[in-house]
Amino acid sequence: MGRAPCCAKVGLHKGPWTPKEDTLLTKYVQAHGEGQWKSLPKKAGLLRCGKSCRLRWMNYLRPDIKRGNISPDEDDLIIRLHSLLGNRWSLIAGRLPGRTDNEIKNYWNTYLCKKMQNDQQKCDEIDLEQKQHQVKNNNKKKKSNKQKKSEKNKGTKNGNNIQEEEKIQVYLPKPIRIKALTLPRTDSGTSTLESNSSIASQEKEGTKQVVINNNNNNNNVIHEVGEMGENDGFGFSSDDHDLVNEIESGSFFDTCNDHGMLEKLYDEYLQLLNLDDCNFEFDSFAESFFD
DNA sequence: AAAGAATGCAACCGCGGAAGC
DNA sequence: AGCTTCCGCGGTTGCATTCTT
Repeated sequence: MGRAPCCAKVGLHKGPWTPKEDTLLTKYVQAHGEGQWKSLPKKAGLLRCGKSCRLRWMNYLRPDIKRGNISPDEDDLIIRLHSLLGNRWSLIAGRLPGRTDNEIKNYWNTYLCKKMQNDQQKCDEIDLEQKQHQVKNNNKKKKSNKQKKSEKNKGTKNGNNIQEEEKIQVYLPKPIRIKALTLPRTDSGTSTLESNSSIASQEKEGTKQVVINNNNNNNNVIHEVGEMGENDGFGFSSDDHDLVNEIESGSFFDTCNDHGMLEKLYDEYLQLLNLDDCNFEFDSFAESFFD
């Protein structure tokens, strides 16, 4: 059965809001408060859908809204929060007073997304240069080792002792993303990875899991780490609500309400992601750069 | 100066979850 | 339990503005 439309669409205004409509909506909400969006347009004398009214109020008319001039601090915070939360604009907006999810979403799509792409491109170029340099150095070492070995072998009568040439492997971290996570924390907001926690990793149903045993409360907290999917989203799986709930309620950020703490959180995740031995090799495409 | 391209942003659309009946 | 309604969210669109040629 199809979902019923949220409002009768016949005869309703669409498109940009007029100053008159804005005034009507503002006055109504100031008098009666937010909510009841479905019935609001009728009561306020607006020929608009309730959703449209809500959107207009939330993104434009609300008195506490800041518009434009996103500071470098906010910029930085958005990037960090996005890497943590993915495209959860409302959560990100919730940590930036006066900013709306729509504004942040637009800002990301028009500016930060490109900025990140450029940064990534630069990183990739630097990375590639370093890798090429590393391979050259390894080849030099390999040659000198070979020479030494052949000189040694000349001196020995038994040729069977010739060791198989050591294979050179260049380790490249796989692109990975946090698929689902629950962050354990103490009331004091101390790190999840402090000395009273033990960490183990395991494989389960195709995803890697990192289990943190927090000795303070005997809770095992499982961090699932999956491989980067075909899209570039960083969304968490739907069955993990704990972190999101904490973020939504603000309790999560009570314990990490400054950049330093976010930085710390990042470091912890990097540590988590580095736990498993990274037996990554260049694929054929990457290897082709070194031929 | 004009036309076309690129950009920015407000608003719309459809979906999923929660709540109510 | 199942259906309907409402709310909120994220993705997308369309238009106005700015930039480039």
